[in-house]
Amino acid sequence: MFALVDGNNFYVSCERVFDPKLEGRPVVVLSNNDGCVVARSQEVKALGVKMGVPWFQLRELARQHGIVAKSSNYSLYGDMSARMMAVLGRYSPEQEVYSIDECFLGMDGFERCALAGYGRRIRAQVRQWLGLPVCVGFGATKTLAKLANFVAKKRPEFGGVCDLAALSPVARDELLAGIDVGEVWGVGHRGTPRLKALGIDNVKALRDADPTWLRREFSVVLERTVAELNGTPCIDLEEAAPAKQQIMSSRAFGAYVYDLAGLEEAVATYVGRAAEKLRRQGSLAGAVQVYIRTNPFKEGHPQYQRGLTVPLPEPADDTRLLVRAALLGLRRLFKPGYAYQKAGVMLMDLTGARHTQAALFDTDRGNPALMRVMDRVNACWGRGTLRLAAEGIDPHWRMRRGMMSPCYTTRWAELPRVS
DNA sequence: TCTGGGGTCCTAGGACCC
DNA sequence: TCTGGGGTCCTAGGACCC
Repeated sequence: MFALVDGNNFYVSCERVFDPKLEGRPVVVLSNNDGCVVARSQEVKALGVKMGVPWFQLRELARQHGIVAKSSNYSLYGDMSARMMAVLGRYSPEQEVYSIDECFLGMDGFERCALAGYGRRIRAQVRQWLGLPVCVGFGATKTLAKLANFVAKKRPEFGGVCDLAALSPVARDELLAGIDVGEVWGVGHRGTPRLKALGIDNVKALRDADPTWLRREFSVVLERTVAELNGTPCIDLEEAAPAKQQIMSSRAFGAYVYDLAGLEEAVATYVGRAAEKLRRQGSLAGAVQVYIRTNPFKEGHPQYQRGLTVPLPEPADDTRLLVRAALLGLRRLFKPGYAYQKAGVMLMDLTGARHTQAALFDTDRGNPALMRVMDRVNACWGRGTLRLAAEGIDPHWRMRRGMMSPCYTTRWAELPRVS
């Protein structure tokens, strides 16, 4: 048995905890550079605003309905998430943190307790301790727990908690027959119309479809999903997150960049970020991929987009070696005359620091002690306190965040005041 | 004027090996 | 006139998730 606990409109809810005036008002949270809508309050969803819509296209609607927009504040959401996960972890010996706003809990051995009541306790405690609304779904597989959570969210009569196994078979069938097949975890926006064309348009129909036939028509992935819908677990709980196989860092610029020097600063900055994550998980990178692109939405303007992978002579985690490789690649990619909108780097071929293939010839192995000092200073004094000169000073391409709330829970100077 | 940032897994096809 | 069988590894592209 699994539970899935998921924050409702998570980013918006985090904003509301510290700014109660936002309660009951339509609120959106925007992506980096205040680009698109990435979180919507219930009031905004009711207005028909879709996920991912560019904010500038909503200006008029926002004015009419008084929609409040906030820049995304990941320091705040990340910290609130950590607190929420700590509370939820008290409710089971097994927890998988699945994303910033949801986690699975292993419920084996809880069969004898009335799960719905347990779910209501979870909900009430998160609400009381953190001020965040969550919904809880229970199911015999992760896919079913996800589905139960969806029901808990969408059907007010469930009061935010749904245990699918507690329903009678008839009631369950009726419920599943009323849910669009596209809501199933693992059925995406491509698969949905294809399934519907074959006559499978609700969850019950998918559950009862022939798995062998589905595997032939679609993939082994969908076959597994169907098994999960039938109560056969195919996806395990992953308590400890496995080490990443690749680490990315990329950003759209706050303003177009035209020259190589600007791109070099950005790429060096992103490599710095990625290398920090790399060292935190104790890995070494075997290659660095770098890419740049113009704005694909800007029709009628010259477009250019290219990436390049630069192998390292020996796996490394020293920012300076990684930056050197990335800049080597960037200089080969760069073509003048374009308005660049985004750059990114990806650290690939990651290996554990203990299992590396040494280079045949003598090579620069970097300076681990220096990297440790850099990471410690930055952990203590804030990101970028100690960094490479190549990253630039006060770059003009830095992202725009015009509507950001304070970091209430992570900066002393920005603590909320109660008077 | 203005359109995000991370990830994973699977499959097909090509190159190569014996 | 006729040209095998069994593998691995790599890459690109697609689909999915949040």
